[in-house]
Amino acid sequence: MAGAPHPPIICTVDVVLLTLADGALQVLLARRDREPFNGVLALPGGYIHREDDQSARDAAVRVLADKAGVASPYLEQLETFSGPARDPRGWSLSVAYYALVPLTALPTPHAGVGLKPVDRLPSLPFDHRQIVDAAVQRVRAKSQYSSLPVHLCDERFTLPQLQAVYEAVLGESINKVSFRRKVDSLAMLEAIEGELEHGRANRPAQLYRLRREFRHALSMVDRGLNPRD
Amino acid sequence: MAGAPHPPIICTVDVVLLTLADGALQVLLARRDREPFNGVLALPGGYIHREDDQSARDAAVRVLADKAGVASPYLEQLETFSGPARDPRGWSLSVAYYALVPLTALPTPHAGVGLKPVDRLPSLPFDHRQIVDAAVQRVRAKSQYSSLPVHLCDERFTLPQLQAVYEAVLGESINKVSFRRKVDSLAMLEAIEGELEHGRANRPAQLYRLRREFRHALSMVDRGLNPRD
DNA sequence: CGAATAGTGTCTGTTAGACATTATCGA
DNA sequence: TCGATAATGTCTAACAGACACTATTCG
Repeated sequence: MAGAPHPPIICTVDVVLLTLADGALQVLLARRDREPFNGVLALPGGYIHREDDQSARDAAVRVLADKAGVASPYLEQLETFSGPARDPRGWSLSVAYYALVPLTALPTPHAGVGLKPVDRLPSLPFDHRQIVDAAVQRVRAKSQYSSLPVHLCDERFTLPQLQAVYEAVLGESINKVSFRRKVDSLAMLEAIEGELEHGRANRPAQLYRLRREFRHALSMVDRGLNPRD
Repeated sequence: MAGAPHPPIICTVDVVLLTLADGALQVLLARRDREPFNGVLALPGGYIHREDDQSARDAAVRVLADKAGVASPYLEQLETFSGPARDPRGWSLSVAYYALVPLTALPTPHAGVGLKPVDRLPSLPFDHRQIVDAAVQRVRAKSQYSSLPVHLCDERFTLPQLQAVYEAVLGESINKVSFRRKVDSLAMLEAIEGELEHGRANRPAQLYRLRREFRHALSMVDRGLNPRD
């Protein structure tokens, strides 16, 4: 039943690394150093290495370290894109991931790597535009009901800073009292006792950090049709 | 830079077909007709065919038609599972999908195909147990705030029937008035004028159907941190 | 008519957003 | 003391859940 031999399916990963810079969501793009699309700005990505990688996720972690110099960010599988036409080399399949990091966790911008606002993307090769759009849509959706955006903050942050991050991601202003009530109900933060953010001409703000159990999990609000509690 | 030749990564799809039978979520399992695990109950799945399939989704549709005799159900990508150990043949990657169908859309049970309650699964080969669990978790989560469970109903259904479906999926009873308010706000249904469900010793119920624009999209409730409207 | 379930009106406690007030800093 | 922003108290409108009531069928 085996027909004529075919070249194998090309198996890759692509990573949408998102950060907040200049008050806007930005995606990390790297200049490609090989064909196809040599020299073109694209998502960091690469082949899955059978010999090195224990999973597609491992490949994504490796790609992020190699091409962006980023270690252990918040990383989640997004979606798998596939088909005969998305890569000029042939039938291909790419497991896409998205990563969230604070701007301070990125190495100083080096040659061939840069950030671009997700709302004003340059032309991208493959179906990378579609992948970025899917990632942004996912992040905005999950930010509406979860603690996801904390991963765009530094390790220590104030509630006004966190609110500004949510507002930048969601693209709309949030009521301060409601926001604080919601954050409180998510039970994801702990105040750092005695630590305040001084330095400006006003009352200093309490510093918080993410509680341990939420460093790689999300806290979600109850919502929708289900009875609460 | 190309090292020693490796056998290619095994690219497959697996489908978690869920339906509601005997008031419980059940998954369709098919007896495998080839190695590995020949003769064992497993998720319907198979290789992605470079020559036939325009995408992994196409492969999932094909597998569902071939192994379960189901055409055009609600089908959504779940997650991609990968690694060197999940398949005894070697490093493999499976794009998992989940499908929701009403029991009436399944062909009469034939040899080697059957339904099993998701809460009392038999031992499954590969990492199929993990895949089923991920699908069930996803379906339960999305059912809390979207119209997803309507795809477990027949084309025409009453509101009490729909509520029973939600309750079976979520595993808890729902307030009738709240449920109807929520369904109304989702704006996903249209009453079938003059069509009532007769036959029992009580007031007949209005029949509804899913509005066209939601046949392959979901309606979601507002929720969480974002300001409404 | 009585049992049974569909569908709706209404009351009440909870919650979200608006606004005001107090707190605490630097200059 | 003043300007600025953090943090919190309070009022009100919207909403969710509970309950009761009406509607409509079969037997």
